Amino acid sequence: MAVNSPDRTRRSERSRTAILTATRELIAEVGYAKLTIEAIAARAGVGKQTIYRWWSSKGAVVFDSILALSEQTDGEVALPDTGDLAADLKTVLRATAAEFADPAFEAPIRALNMELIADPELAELYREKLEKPVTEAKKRRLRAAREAGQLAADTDLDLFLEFLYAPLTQRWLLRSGPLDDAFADALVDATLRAFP
Amino acid sequence: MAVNSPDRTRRSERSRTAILTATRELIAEVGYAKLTIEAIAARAGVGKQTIYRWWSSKGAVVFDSILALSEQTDGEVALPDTGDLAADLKTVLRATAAEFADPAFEAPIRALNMELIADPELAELYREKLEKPVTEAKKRRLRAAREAGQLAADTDLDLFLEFLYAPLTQRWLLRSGPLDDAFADALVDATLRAFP
Amino acid sequence: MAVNSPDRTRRSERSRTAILTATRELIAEVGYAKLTIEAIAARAGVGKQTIYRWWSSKGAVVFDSILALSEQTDGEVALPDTGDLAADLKTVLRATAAEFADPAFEAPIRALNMELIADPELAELYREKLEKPVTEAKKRRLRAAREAGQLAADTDLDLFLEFLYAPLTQRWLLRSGPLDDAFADALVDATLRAFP
Amino acid sequence: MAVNSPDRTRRSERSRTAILTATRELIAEVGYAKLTIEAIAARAGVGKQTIYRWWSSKGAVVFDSILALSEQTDGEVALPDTGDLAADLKTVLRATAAEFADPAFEAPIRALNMELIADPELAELYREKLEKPVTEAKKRRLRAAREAGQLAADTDLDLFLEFLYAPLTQRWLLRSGPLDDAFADALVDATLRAFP
DNA sequence: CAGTAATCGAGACGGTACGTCCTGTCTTGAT
DNA sequence: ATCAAGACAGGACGTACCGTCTCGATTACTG
Repeated sequence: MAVNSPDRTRRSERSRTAILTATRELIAEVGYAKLTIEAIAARAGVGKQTIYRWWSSKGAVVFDSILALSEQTDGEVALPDTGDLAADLKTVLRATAAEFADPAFEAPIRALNMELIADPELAELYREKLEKPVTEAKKRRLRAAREAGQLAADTDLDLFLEFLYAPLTQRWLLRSGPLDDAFADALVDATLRAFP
Repeated sequence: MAVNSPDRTRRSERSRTAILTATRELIAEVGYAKLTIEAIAARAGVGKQTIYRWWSSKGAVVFDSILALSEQTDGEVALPDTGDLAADLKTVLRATAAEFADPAFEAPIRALNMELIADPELAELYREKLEKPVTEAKKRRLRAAREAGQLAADTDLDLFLEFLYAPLTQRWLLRSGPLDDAFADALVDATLRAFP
Repeated sequence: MAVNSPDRTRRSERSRTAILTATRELIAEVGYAKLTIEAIAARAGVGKQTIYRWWSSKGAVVFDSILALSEQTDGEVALPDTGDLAADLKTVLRATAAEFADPAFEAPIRALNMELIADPELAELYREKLEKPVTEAKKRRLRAAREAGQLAADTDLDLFLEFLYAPLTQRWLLRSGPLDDAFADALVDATLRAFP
Repeated sequence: MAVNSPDRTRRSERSRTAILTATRELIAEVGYAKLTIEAIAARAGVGKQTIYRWWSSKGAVVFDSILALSEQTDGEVALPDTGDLAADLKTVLRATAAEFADPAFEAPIRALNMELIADPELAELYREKLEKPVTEAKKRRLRAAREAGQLAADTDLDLFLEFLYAPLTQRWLLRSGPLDDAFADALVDATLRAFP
């Protein structure tokens, strides 16, 4: 008994791209709370059914619209490695903090985070598809540092990264403080002190 | 020409309480995404206008429903002080992590956090009204530790608390890992290493 | 256990009238096949729900829009009575035939007839509410003729009226022939011959 | 530049028949109002385009589905001729009335009539293709009666038939009374009195 | 202690968006 | 070339809620 699922080979790439782009634009323009499927369809020049055919929820569309964005840039991610771990991490964290200053970039990711908080399955998918490659790149840099004797051999790298990034993410999401270079540097210094 | 703002002295306490309780119940039952003003009104046995008269948005109702909850328990908050800072912090963090296991408690606070992420003004109000007293209590304990020489005199207590709590909050919101005693302990240990 | 039916006393007369008028206008303008609830609501300046709250189907709205029309004109219907039955019936049938020439009048009634053909319950309601008073007026005229000895005492008046009107209705609905005075006269003459 | 009209010689007879049968079945099952092209296509095991290629509207399909039905039975239609006109007409009218008792037969013809009322062109086509041969057969019987001196020489046969059939059709379409033998007989008797 | 002015429960209202269904067109691959 | 299949843009459906707006019916101050 075949489930009546759509035929992926016949999917319109033109529509898919238009929907994803329209979604990102609309989040930046009107905000996530006022984002509607109808507006996405209208902006993309697409029937609503074409959205419902391929995505199960608004969250899923938002998710894919971010995913599509990062797939452009990616390929293989790599962190800088000058040999100076502290300096390299500061470079990365400063850059990350700076990105959040641009509303056109920030708004969709904020929207995505709200979806992830609301929907555990989507959050799991996010970790697998989007976060994992980035996390792996970060871990590669940390392992290099470990081999260079700059980190203890038994350092829990996942915990290290949670420590490094969670305060930044929290400040950004709740707007509870400035995301400046000083803060980025403080995060790196404290984290390196915590995991010597 | 008088501004037509409602007369607080005539407000029905019965209705206010019923609305706040209904809100918390409904979030726990159907989730925040499916929470509607009409459902709150119906559950509380209240006219919709009574909600709109006293609250400006759904977020504000959710906010107050949490506030009301914490006002029951509070009075004056105080952290344990056995003289052993690490032990005391572990006690507190373990308790905090444990609270998140109860959906009836967790769901409304998760909902509130989504509102805070979406609405900067509400987030500011939250910090002022709800977070501040708790933060102050935590800082009092840290200052006591500082005076006992267990923390450096120049420790930035706000940053200290961000480091201590942000990883916990993040794991909880995104369900990215277990909130067990081991994790709570690791956070305390790492934070104390970071701020010697 | 009370069914959640709307409170008739609070119904907006303004909306009711606007909906009924818009319906008639739209049928005349775009035809019954292209009549939509959304267009009625838009034209009437009314929410769709206000239509769905008070009418169970598009047919019911069309029905009421005709009913409202005839309630304006009615009061008490009476056929002419000059003493000459044939002449009086010809006057009435010629007038009826002539009415069908005006699209603004004809189109809504055609639409109504399609609904009656499709929906037995609506047809019954139609007979009770709209047709009966008119039929009674016609029968009164026929009874007068019977008492004047112009019709047999045992004439089946309902059958008489079916014979008189059915061919006219059929020609109009199916556009199978002209609705002119000659036809009207021929119907009267033949019917009077059939029921001497 | 050739007009892109389909090549009739390559038409699939299997599909044509399946579509027409499916149409009749579906009208009987779900009613005309809920009849959809997609359902016809699915039931017939046919692509939607195959329907749109060969028919211009839903009404046209319904029309042909009835036409196909009558083409099975026809060939050459002839009314009974026992020499007794009244008796023969009663036989025919009773049979006609009886046919309307079967929903599987009645529903598609009711649907067709709704289309004819809505669409003048289709009504004309109906008269030409479906009604004419039947009407001709009836007229042949009436002419025979005329020659036998049972009808006046100047009787308008078309009007005669309208008189005979319109009340029956009307009762059936609007379900305004029983279609029994007594009614059929009364129609014949009255009509013969009207056209002596 | 009646008069009166507010809040209250209730829910109708004009709207917006939802998610579904169907239309009529178009594309693909098989026959 | 037609066919089965079904994706597509579009539009209407009927439903759910939104936030505003009347309605009486309490309810609590005020004259």
